[in-house]
Amino acid sequence: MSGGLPRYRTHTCGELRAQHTSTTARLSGWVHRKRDHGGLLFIDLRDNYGLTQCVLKGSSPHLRTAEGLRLESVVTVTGTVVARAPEAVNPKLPTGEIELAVEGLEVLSIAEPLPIQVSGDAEYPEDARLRHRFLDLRREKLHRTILLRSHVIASIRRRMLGAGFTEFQTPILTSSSPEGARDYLVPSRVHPGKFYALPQAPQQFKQLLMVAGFDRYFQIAPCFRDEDGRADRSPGEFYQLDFEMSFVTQEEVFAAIGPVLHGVFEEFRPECVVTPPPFPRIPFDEAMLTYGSDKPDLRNPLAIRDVTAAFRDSGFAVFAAAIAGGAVVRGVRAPQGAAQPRSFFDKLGQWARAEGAAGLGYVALAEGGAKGPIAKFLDASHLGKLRAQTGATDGDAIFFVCERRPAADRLAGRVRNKLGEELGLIEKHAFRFCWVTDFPMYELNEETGKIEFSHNPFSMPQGGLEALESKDPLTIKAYQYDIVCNGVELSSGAIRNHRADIMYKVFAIAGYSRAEVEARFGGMLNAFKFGAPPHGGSAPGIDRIVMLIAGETNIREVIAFPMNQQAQDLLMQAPAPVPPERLKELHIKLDLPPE
RNA sequence: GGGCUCGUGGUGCAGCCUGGUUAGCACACUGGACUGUCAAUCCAGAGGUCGCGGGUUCGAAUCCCGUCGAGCCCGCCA
Repeated sequence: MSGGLPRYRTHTCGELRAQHTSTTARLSGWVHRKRDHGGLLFIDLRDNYGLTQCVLKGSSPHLRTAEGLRLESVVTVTGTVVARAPEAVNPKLPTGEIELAVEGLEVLSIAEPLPIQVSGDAEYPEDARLRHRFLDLRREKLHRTILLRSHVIASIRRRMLGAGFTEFQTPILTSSSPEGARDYLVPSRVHPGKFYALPQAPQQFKQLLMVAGFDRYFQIAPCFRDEDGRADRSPGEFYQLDFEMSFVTQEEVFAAIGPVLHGVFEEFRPECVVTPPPFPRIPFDEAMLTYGSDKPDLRNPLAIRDVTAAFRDSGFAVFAAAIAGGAVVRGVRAPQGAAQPRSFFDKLGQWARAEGAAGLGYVALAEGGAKGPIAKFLDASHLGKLRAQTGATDGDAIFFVCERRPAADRLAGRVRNKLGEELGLIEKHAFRFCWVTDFPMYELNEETGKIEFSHNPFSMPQGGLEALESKDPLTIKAYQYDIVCNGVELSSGAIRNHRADIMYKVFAIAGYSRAEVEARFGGMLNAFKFGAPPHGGSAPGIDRIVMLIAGETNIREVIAFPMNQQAQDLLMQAPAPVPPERLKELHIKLDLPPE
């Protein structure tokens, strides 16, 4: 190696340009690809920053060593930057105008044959990718996504600080919290039989920070929930942009976070339309009725309509009987659907039955009349009602779902999604945000018949103490809201209940005695007795934000080291057994299920 | 806990429906050829308990049963 140069590199692999021609450069990186012509060898050397073509000629004393290098070995090369002949320029590479004529070669680390290839865009099974995550992370797509995640988080942090929020850290070892999920527990060595819990969210801490007078809190907060994974839900742990504000109404929370989200999405996806703030508000009840979901995808132009009235006294006995039994009928207009072949309707009917529906009714409208299996049961006046209620005209089809609520809403929502996809109606290159507001404070557990919190028990009920004392609990709304983007629930938040007296009552309705409330939430309840500001906030999911921005549908694609659906870390082999003496120290005896 | 789908050399796939040659192809790997490639190319080679167990059959990657693992979904997740 020539002297006087830095030990490993003078430039990165993405840095050299035509202007560096004739200078001596030293690069270090991974052997991405080799092209061996016998007396001429090309090596594409890769690092975090890019790819540089290195060339060794027949005269080189290093040719033999270089030829034998397996892919992904790590080397340092030193040589002269050479301009490529015009016909040899590679326009696909930023460094494509030059190459490094290798004079010195040092092998830093030899790679064994690879279990998954780093170069190329082959797809690999997820367990292999997770087991060799360090290799997967070298691959272009995942490497880029993880860098994007870092940039998104940096942007969010900058925007939050700019909006006057203060960043805090809150405990990881804490006590069991009142969220709905199971806690991860950590045994205490010094307190036999007692456990810490990992926070499902820093909910109580951020509220305590408001009580402590810090006014505007945020944190890129790790959250731990012992629940099963989904494509959009990482088992175990995830991150939230957790924030909270004092002396605010719901509108002021919206006004604070809307521009942050809008700004981040526009910054990283400038080619896309992003809903400008203020985002539309959709009350929960309307969302369920019109979109069949509490997380409506507003890229889909279709709307669900209640058409129960058009069928109540119609000749279609199947629906009429169901309606008499308490069912409702929901209609979804399929624009230009009448032109679809019979197989389209049959396929959707099959799909609906697979979704658990009894079936999927439809009519195809043409020339003022209607076709389809149930059209003959509908006279002109019923058809007129249907047209008026759904906005359908000749050439359209209308699909019908007939079920009891809330199943009818959910199924109609899936029909809306399905039709949007099948008919190609989903808006492309768009991030459509909305607030879903006015969630019910309570809901009825169908199995136990008991009243339970439908969301966060710390939310302020609309109407306050008076509503709690006078109204049917199931009709009470909370100042509780979700941010939804493209049908993905990004966060849920609320104006909190900052009054101890209302809190006792809120919990009493859900069946918690005064003593229980004090035992479980004594810390926060106590804080509210010494002067608590009205406050509220929300907590958009960082992983889901990055997932949307990256255009991924699987949340593990935006996490550097995710666990699999069974909540196992295949790389670090967690969870793992521990030696008996560690268990003894923690006062734990195992009681394992039989094999 | 349940449903659906998948499981074939290191990796991605084909073969399975309709049982019967030496289980085929590509990438990677090993050896060889090759002086301008950029997914280099060409030749040769090595590498497989067809997830595991049982059954049917003269014969099973293929059919049947069970089991294990993975993914997606339901439950669950304010």
